[in-house]
Amino acid sequence: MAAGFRYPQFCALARAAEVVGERWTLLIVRELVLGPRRFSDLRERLDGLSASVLTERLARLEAGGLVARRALDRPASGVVYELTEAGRALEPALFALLRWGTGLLLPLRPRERVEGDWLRLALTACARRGPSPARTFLLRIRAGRAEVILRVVGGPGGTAVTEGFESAEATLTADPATILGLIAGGLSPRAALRDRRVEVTGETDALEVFPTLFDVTEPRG
Amino acid sequence: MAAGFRYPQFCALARAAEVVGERWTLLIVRELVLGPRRFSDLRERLDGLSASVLTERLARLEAGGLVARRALDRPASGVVYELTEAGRALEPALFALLRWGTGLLLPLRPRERVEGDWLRLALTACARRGPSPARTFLLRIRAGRAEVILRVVGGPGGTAVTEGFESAEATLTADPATILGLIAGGLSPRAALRDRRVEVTGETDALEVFPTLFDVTEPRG
DNA sequence: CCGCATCCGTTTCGATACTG
DNA sequence: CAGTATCGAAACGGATGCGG
Repeated sequence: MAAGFRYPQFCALARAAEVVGERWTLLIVRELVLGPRRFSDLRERLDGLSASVLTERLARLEAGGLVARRALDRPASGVVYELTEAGRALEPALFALLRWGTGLLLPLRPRERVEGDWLRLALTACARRGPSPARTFLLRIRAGRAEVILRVVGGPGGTAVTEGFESAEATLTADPATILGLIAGGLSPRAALRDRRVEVTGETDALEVFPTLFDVTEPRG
Repeated sequence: MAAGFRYPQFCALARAAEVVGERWTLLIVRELVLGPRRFSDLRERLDGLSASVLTERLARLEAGGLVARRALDRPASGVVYELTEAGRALEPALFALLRWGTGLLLPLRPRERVEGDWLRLALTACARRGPSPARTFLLRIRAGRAEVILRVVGGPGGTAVTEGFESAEATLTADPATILGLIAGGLSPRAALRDRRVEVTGETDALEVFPTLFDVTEPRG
């Protein structure tokens, strides 16, 4: 192939683009950031990605040292792919892209796949780095038929988004587009409540505070 | 057409990839981060990029609100492309990718184009965010037949890389691969001096300190 | 089933030539 | 200077097959 020489430029961005700039590659890395995955797991998540292209992408990522193959212990047979240390070094760039892309998320388009993991990544990327209100939220997000639960905790060191079920001051139940609308899409808490797009239990002012725990770049300048 | 719907996923990374994930697009943005550019300027910098693809990429970036066309004032006729506010919002992600890609820069490959601007971007991306030695360096970098001069200033708030000729405690003269080798490639100052790949004037210990002003992710975990 | 290789019709890219 | 037009080459998506 020698496609590693796609851009003959002594430039760091061109080098990065040669490794992760092809179609699907960043989305494969995204899935592996969520944990080790099998070939078929990746195919299932990435509709439209053909087996041959996935094979090629994984081979390139492995050759670049970002991904490692690991044989699964018995009784589960097979192979999983996982990020190496070098692969995880990509996370800052990936989160920076997630943060920028969050501003482009809305509207939810027809026939678009929705996964709780992906929303969690977006919320993590947009979590405030600076001081945010010291409040604790539980998010119940209905994505398709599944439900994802996230804990969002503000504090002087910034906002943290984690998985977990521990109780919180307030619980917000909504679908992904509503959550995104609240923090990035100009959906006012008042309007969301009126249209019953969100349900709040616990502290009554929680919904007003919630968006201030995040920081989203505005789209379409 | 309708390539705006390349990935049918409600995911921030997929949205970002739809806008800037195609071949050449990030490199076009890189050039525009350096300032407004004409169509022909971009073509000149991006060898291998055909006029038709550049036309399409610029149209898409403009449609996405990242880039604006501006008619040039007389007497210079023509059009320039420049980043909008929304386009500049991509800079954090671009610099994160630059930082990661810097670890992949070496070795300099045969027939590879070298531009001072690109090295400046890499050094800026790798400048330490945390406290770095309060020293001032002037870098004279020979890129092809041209010469680029950069000022590198350390301090408690981090390292700053700027353009400028003001005098400094020490001046380092070298080619881009040597500069990169010093901060990212395991080229020891001692070896660089011995092989006359770098020339130092001013403070004699400058070369030892210089690499500590930068922070490069190690490649190939 | 899982991980891939192969084949094939379609899309996208790259090089060159041409136009207002 | 700023693009269009054209055309062969490469990449991609979908289907199928095959060994473990």
